[in-house]
Parts: sequence; structure tokens; C-alpha cells
Amino acid sequence: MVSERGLDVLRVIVQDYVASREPVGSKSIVDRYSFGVSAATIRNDMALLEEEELIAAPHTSSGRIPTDKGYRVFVNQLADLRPLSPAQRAAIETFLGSSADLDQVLGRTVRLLSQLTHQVALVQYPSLSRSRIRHVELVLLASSRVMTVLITDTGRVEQRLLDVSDELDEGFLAQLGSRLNATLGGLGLAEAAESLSLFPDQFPASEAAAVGRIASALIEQVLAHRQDRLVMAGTANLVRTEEDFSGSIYPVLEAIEEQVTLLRLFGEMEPDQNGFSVSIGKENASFGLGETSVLTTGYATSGGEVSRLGVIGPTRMDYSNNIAAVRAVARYLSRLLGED
Amino acid sequence: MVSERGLDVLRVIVQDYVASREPVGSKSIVDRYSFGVSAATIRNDMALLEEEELIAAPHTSSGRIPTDKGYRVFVNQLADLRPLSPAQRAAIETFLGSSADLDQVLGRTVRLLSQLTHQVALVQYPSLSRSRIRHVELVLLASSRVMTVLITDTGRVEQRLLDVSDELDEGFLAQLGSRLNATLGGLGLAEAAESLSLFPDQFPASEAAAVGRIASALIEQVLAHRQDRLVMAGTANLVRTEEDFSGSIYPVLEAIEEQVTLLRLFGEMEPDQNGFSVSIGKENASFGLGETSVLTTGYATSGGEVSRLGVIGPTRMDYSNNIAAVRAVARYLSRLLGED
DNA sequence: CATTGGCAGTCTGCACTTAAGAGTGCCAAG
DNA sequence: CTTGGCACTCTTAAGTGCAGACTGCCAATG
Repeated sequence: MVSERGLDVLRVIVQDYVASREPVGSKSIVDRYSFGVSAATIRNDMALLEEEELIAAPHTSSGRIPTDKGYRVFVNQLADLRPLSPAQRAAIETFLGSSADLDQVLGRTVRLLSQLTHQVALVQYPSLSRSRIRHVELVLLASSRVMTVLITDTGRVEQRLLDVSDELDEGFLAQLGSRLNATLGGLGLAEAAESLSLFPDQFPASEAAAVGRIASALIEQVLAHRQDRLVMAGTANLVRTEEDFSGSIYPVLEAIEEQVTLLRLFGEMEPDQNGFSVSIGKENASFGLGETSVLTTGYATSGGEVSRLGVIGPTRMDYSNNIAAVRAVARYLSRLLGED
Repeated sequence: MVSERGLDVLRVIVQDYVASREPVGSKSIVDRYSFGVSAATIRNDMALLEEEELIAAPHTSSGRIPTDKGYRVFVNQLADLRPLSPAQRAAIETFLGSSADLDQVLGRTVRLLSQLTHQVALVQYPSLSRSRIRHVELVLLASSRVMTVLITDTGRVEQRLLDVSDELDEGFLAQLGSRLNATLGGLGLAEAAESLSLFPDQFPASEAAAVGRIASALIEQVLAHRQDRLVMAGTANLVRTEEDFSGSIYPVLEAIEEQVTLLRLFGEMEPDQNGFSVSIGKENASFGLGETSVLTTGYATSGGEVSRLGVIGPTRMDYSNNIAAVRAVARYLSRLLGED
């Protein structure tokens, strides 16, 4: 069994290794920390930690580095989160405030998070499935090209481009728009989809084709509503930490650029009671991200629902600081987007 | 003066160097191409090319690599563009078609371009400044939080979140929305901004504050209209070509992630009569991108205006293929977004 | 005057050796 | 349980030598 001091040793090994990227030896530990015991004693503790597979030696005779399991134990012990530095708080504050486009808010948020953590930051778009149709607008872009815009009462705006094979005129489209608004306004998404599927029946055969196309585009739009998107920033940080990866970071970057992968990863994370979750190293192996750790937490959106944001970086990262940053940013974003 | 054959030699040096990343020697040239002269003759030509600073030797006694100036001459000579492969054409075709969100269209376009070129691809959002207001929608998200949505007849949709300090009720907001639509519908952007600045005067003092906030958000929105954005894909490709950069690619990636830099770069490019432009190596030095080349071209948007798209990658890139791909993708995107 | 073959000279890249340094594991003693 | 000591292992850096590649120059040739 690992002793109390053993866990302390694990802690300093993680700290030092994260700071220096060098395997940590017993000597340097007794030099830099006041354990009150000799290097040989530390070595005995380290032998135990190694038996438990919390640390490992890269070469027969070198210092130790934490294993994924070691990081896991370390993170679970991280009860006391280091508070953010004043500079970091200030960065969040200045970022806040001022009116802005939703895209801009999410864009700024993700850049902020990336700067605070020096990692790749991710913010999932609000999902907002429990919303109601507020307004539908049809815009004629060219003689047979139409853009549909859908606005919901939770603030989601969806647009879509489509080709209707028939030629349409503005007047017809305006009239169609009014009828759609009269029919759909205030409906929930599921009801709206159903109503839309019946909608073209009201029209004479000559118009039904075009109306049908528009209606099915709107249905797609209504149902695709849940289809999440991500914004990402700070991929340069991954390159900066390139040496933390055994091979090339190219496949890692590729995996990260694949939004589908990340959304699946987000979906499979199991949040604790605070909505926070940490996934370390091999726990992400099935996503091609076996050498990275992912920290995510939920944030509240105006639909009263929850989306996620977080960071992804090499297993060897500053968990303490990054967890604090992710939490703080989520708190601020919730305040900005959520219901008061 | 560089002879005709000298330019041929330059061409094969660029080709071979791009393909192999190895300095090209006189021997390998006579082995691989049928110049009908001996290696010594090629060496004489290379000496001339070196005098003109079109090629350079990394070490005293090694093969030659093209200089930025050499690439420039090479690109200017590229009259005959290699047509895209059938597979590449097919990729563009399948990507086309099916209704889609504007964001999705641009997102797919940029991913497509990145895959075709194996470089970082960029697409600028349509600017659409010559458009007219189509519809304004106000959505109450929380008691004092409002989202404004602006739709123009060119298909641009802008949303914005703002806090009005007063508490508002739905009814008031709905009424305000109707009045705004009545006032602004059909106006051009400049007129709309002017009209909006006078708008709050119509309201009693008790309401003027809230209305003023909403109006100024809309003004921002109308005027910020030109403020362009970019979508980007394929940063992983930059990492793959890491060895083409003298130092770390970290600063390069940082520069590329800075949208402002890229927009400035886009703005300063000088298109030829086809709207195409190539900027090579040191020509981009002021943007921190002195070791990259940028290929861009315009595409038509529904406003009848032109935005740009292109790729950015190491100076050592396959110009012929990439130029063809950028042109082809722009053509397809124009067809998709532009007026028929 | 362009072209050619030959040859000396230069530089890189790789394999190999050597030396220094850091750290462990183990043991016997406190 | 802790400690000091010591032999052993392994990495890293630096230095050496050699093979290979390419150029530059020159004198000869058509």
C-alpha cells in the first residue's frame, strides 16, 4: 500500500515533471523539497509507487515520470484548486461585457480559454433543443435560389441555402413567408416539423413542388437543430508542446480537427456532480488521442440546457491551473448566455 | 542573361526540389531529364541562375534550391495549368449540391480546398455591403437580455446579444420589432444606420434608454457588416510540412491563427486580371509569414461583390496543382453563392 | 563561343567511440 | 523503518573518421 508520504512524493513528481519535462530523481526531490528523510527513503517510496504503476522509469536507470494512472490519482487528489491569478481574472473581466454576436462571444471565449491554459480550447455551440419557433424568413437570392432563416426564442439562428428548381417571384415568397410564420410561430421544434410536413398540401399542384422543397429544408433545419458544432482555438499551442508526444503530432492534430470525433468525445465524458470531467491519456485512446488529456465542464445556455467547453492538451499539462481556468470561463460564459 | 535552357533548368530544379525536399545537383538533372547536354553544361547554366539569385546553394558544395525570386519566376511562367485530376473533380462535385447552411457551405469549401492542396485553406466570408435590410427580429432571452437578428436581402444574417439595463416585456419588444421593420425594411445599410440613430427620439423618455441601446446595437450590426471573418481548415497540414521551415512553425501557426493578420494580408494582395494573386516568401515577411506562400483568388457572392479564398503553405509547395485547385474551388463556390 | 570530361577541393551525413553524469537497486547497519 | 555506500546501467554530448555528393575550374574540342 502506498503511504501518505508516498502520495506526497507522487505529487511532487507530477509537479516537477510537468514543470521541467525531465524525469524526476530521488536526489532532486530531497534537494528541492523538505521531506525530512534521505534520498534512499524516497527511493523506497518510489519503488512502491512504481509497483502500483503510478510512476514509471523511461530507462533502466533514470528518474521517474508519472503514468496515466499516476496523473489520475494526482487529479483526484486535487481538491484545493489554485485560484486564478489576478491577471487571469482581469483577462476574463475585460473579455466580458459589450454587446456582441453569438459567434463572436463563443469565438472570444475559446480564444480566452486557450490563452489562459496555453492549450487547445474547445467550446460547443449551445444545443437549445427545448426552444420554440420565433420567426421564419425566406430570402430570394437568385431566380431559383432561396435562403431560409429560422429564429427561435432561445436565440438560435439557423440559415440554409437551397435551390428550388422552379422560378419564384418575390411576391409569392413573401406570401409564403407570412403563412409559414402564422403556422409555425410559437410551436416547439417537434410540432413544427410535423406541421411543416403537412404544409405543402395546402398548395395547388403547380406550386407544391417549390413549397415542398422549402418545407423540407425547414424541416431539416428544425431537426438539425441539435446537430452541434464546435469552435476551437489555440492549435498552435499543441505544436508548442510537440515534444510531449511520442510520435508526430500530425495525427493528433488531425483527430482534433475532426469535429465529429470531438463531439463524440464530449458526449462520452462522464461529468462529476459539478458537471466537470477529466479524461486522461489512454482513456481517450479510442479517439486517436491516447496521449492527450481532456478537461471539460458544462455551461448554461439560455434554453436552460447545458453545453460543454474545455481544453485538450498533452497528458503532461498543468492540471491545477487548467481546471481552474476551465471552471472560471464556464462560469462567466454561463453568466453571459444563461438565464439570470 | 539567363538562356532559354536556363529557365528550363530552373523549372526542373523547382519541380524536383518541391517533390523531394533535397537540393538538386547537376548530375541528377541530366540523369532524370533529357536535356541533351552534359552535367558540366548544366552546371554552367546553374552558375548563371545563381548569379541572378534565382537559385542558391545551402552549403558550399551541395545541390541548389530555388530562392523566393526563383519561385516567383517559376510561377510567372506557369501559363499552362495542370488540370485537376478526375478524382479531384469528383471531390468537388460530390461536395456540391444539397441544401445547406451558409456556414456549412463555407466550412465544407474550406475543408475541400485544404484536402485538394494539402495546405492550410482559408475562405473569407462574403462581405455583401451593397445589401438592403430585409428583416429585424428582437428576441427576449432573459428579463433584460435581448438578442437582435438582422437579415439582409443578400442572405447575410447577423445576430447580436446585448444587455439592456431596464426590464423589458415581450409585448413591448414585439411592438418595437414591428416598428423597426416598418422603418428599416428595404433600406440600404447607410440609410438604415442614419434612420436608426434618429429612431429612439420617437419614444417617451421612460423607454428611450432601452430603445437607444437596442438601436445602437443594430447600428453596430449594420456597420460592422463589412467586418470580415475567415474560416480556416487544415492547420495539421502545416505541421506535416514542418521541415520546410527554418525554425519552429509555432510562430507561423500563431500568425495564421490571428485572423486580423490574415485579413490584412488578403486585403493587400494585388490580384491580376483574373482576380488571382500569388505572394511568395519574403513578400509576406511583414506578416510574420516570410517563409510561406499565399495563393488567393476572388469568388462571387450574391451581393454581386467579391470575397477571397485561398491557401497558405510553405514556400516549397506544389504551385501548379494548388493554383489549379484554388481556381477550381472558387469557380464552384461562385456558382453556388453567386447570382446565376 | 558553347560544350565537354576530368579532377581537386569542400561539405554533409553517418557510424562509431569515448567520457561524464545522473540515477537506481540493493545491502548491511543503525 | 531509515540510512549511507557502492556497483551498475543508461543517456547524452562531443569528438573522430570515412564515404558520398557536388561544385568550380581548366584545358581541350567542335
